[in-house]
Amino acid sequence: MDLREVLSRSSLEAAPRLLGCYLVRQTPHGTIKVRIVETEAYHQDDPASHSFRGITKRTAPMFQAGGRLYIYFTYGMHYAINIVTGPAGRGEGVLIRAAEPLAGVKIMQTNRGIRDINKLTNGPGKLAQALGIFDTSLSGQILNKSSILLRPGEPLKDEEIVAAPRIGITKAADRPWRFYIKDNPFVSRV
DNA sequence: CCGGTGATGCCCT
DNA sequence: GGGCATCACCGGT
Repeated sequence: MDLREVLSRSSLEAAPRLLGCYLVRQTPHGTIKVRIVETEAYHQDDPASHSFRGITKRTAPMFQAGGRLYIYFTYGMHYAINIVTGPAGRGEGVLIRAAEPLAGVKIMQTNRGIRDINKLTNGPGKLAQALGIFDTSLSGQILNKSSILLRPGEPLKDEEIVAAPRIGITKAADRPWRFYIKDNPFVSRV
């Protein structure tokens, strides 16, 4: 699977294809590696998307060409990581909702302030905290040229991917634009 | 185990 | 000023 190809597609095409891929994060304390197990697609014609109302200072990265990070702050305390997809001007992104810890577990435990492996990265806010994302300074930066790298994973079979309604939104809540790896214990909710 | 709820600050109208 | 692409804790089972 060619990641450049995936990131050039729409968020709806990219979101399921990012499952199984790896995020590698460089921190001052060492390297963290996780495997993406849950994603959600957002795009400009989607009332639930930050890009729905057009370009703003915060959402500008969503309107750039695929392959950048879009990181936002919400609920007064949480950060969330998105991977921008699609051509420039389209306002698309894939929220990384959950991942499986592979390396740098001790660093993530310190960042999260807990020990339980099963609760380290099973939610967007938890994942950002585990990876040491404590501000929005990475938003707009190009993946693989920043301290976060995206690497291809083993291809998944169609029957291993579940599509379901997205979580935590009120608008367009019926659209099945959340994707996760079936039976994976690190998915935020089943 | 589960549902309800308070925390907390930025963005955008 | 309203509303969050959330989380952890609390109380009742």
